[in-house]
Amino acid sequence: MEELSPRQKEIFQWIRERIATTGFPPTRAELQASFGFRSPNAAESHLRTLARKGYLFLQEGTARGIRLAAGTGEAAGLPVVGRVAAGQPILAETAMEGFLPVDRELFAGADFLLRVQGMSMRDAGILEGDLLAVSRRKDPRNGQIVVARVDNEVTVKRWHQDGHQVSLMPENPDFRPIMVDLRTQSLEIEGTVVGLLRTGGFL
Amino acid sequence: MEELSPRQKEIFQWIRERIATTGFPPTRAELQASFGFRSPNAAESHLRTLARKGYLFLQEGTARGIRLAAGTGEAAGLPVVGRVAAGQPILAETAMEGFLPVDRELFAGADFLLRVQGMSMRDAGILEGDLLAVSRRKDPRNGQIVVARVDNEVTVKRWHQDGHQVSLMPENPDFRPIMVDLRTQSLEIEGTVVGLLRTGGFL
DNA sequence: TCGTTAACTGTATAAAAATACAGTTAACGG
DNA sequence: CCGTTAACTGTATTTTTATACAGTTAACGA
Repeated sequence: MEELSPRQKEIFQWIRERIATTGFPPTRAELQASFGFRSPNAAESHLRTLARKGYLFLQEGTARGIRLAAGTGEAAGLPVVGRVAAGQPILAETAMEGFLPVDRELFAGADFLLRVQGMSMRDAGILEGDLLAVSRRKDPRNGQIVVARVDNEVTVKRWHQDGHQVSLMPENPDFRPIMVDLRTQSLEIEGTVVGLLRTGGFL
Repeated sequence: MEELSPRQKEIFQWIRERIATTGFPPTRAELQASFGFRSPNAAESHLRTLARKGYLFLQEGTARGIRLAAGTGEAAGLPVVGRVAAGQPILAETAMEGFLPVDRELFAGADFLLRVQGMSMRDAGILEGDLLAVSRRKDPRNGQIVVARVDNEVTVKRWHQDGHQVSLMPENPDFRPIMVDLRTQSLEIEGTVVGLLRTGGFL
């Protein structure tokens, strides 16, 4: 996400605060008054800039049509990450399917939801299409299920580490464990699975 | 706090939902459109009533000037139902484990969460200890997973009906289908499964 | 049977809000 | 030195939005 100038930061903070205290976003005129602008257009162009940089969304033709981008606001739910392309960061825009109104407290500190691909964890009750609640904690204990990246591919497996030898274990006899020697191969932990969500998908 | 009429409840819920999804409160016109009123005044007077009863505050002269009263804001979430004793209604106090902050809209109109016992639906990715989001709709289609009560026992199975013959199918070869002839046996549908939630349980 | 309330229809209108267009000034980078 | 961008001023003009006023219908309790 593109950096904000100090002034922009100031304005963005104020908008956030305003939503939190009044329950709805401010108008251009309110922004103008609060910052002492002599023109509503000062507010307008600031909003446009914040929108362009991805910090909020403007719904045009709508009074107070300001929606904070997820992650910047309070709760707003968790981002849903779909197919992650090789080499892409996991929260890349291209991989984002949207947002779901999930309380972060429902799961133990989940940071995002990951759409499951494939059946390699079937016997752990994790099916294709399920959403995994993932916390970005990178200190898995043996036996926990992790989201890891090996050879630029994102995979969900059960974590077993013995010294520099890591086994990423599937839970489906049709799949083979992925063995990684930390001395010679790269492995990045994207997070630890802390919950599962399935909606519809039952027929 | 004064009680709301069913219609008022409906409208209040919708407003809450709207704020959650769009990030700002609705206008009178939006309420009008959504409920099919032919007059904006219908929306206006509903809002006044909700304000009078203390469920929200109206800021006059302000576009979208609706603020939810504290406490009504979040939604208490859904009740978690644990072991249901034979003969007890499913939402009996004795069976209640508590509440979880789950947005009703996350699942398609879930009314409560049911703690899964046993492994009879294992191959559908439903494991012991999971929470099923259940809607109290009693019109399952074939292939859907239902919460039913046979011989006073609550069970979760896949629904197949052919005339007066109902098969409640497990998804685990270790279990047998429950066959019910509606002419001779009683069967009560408690609801349809619309989602699944698993928290922790991975170690 | 009558007053009251919920739940609306129908019509207007003033105020609030978004937003376009045309400038200005100062800082920064090449 | 020049183009670009941030950060504004100033003015106008639609749209949105809130909200008043005048009714109607059906249900409910006294």
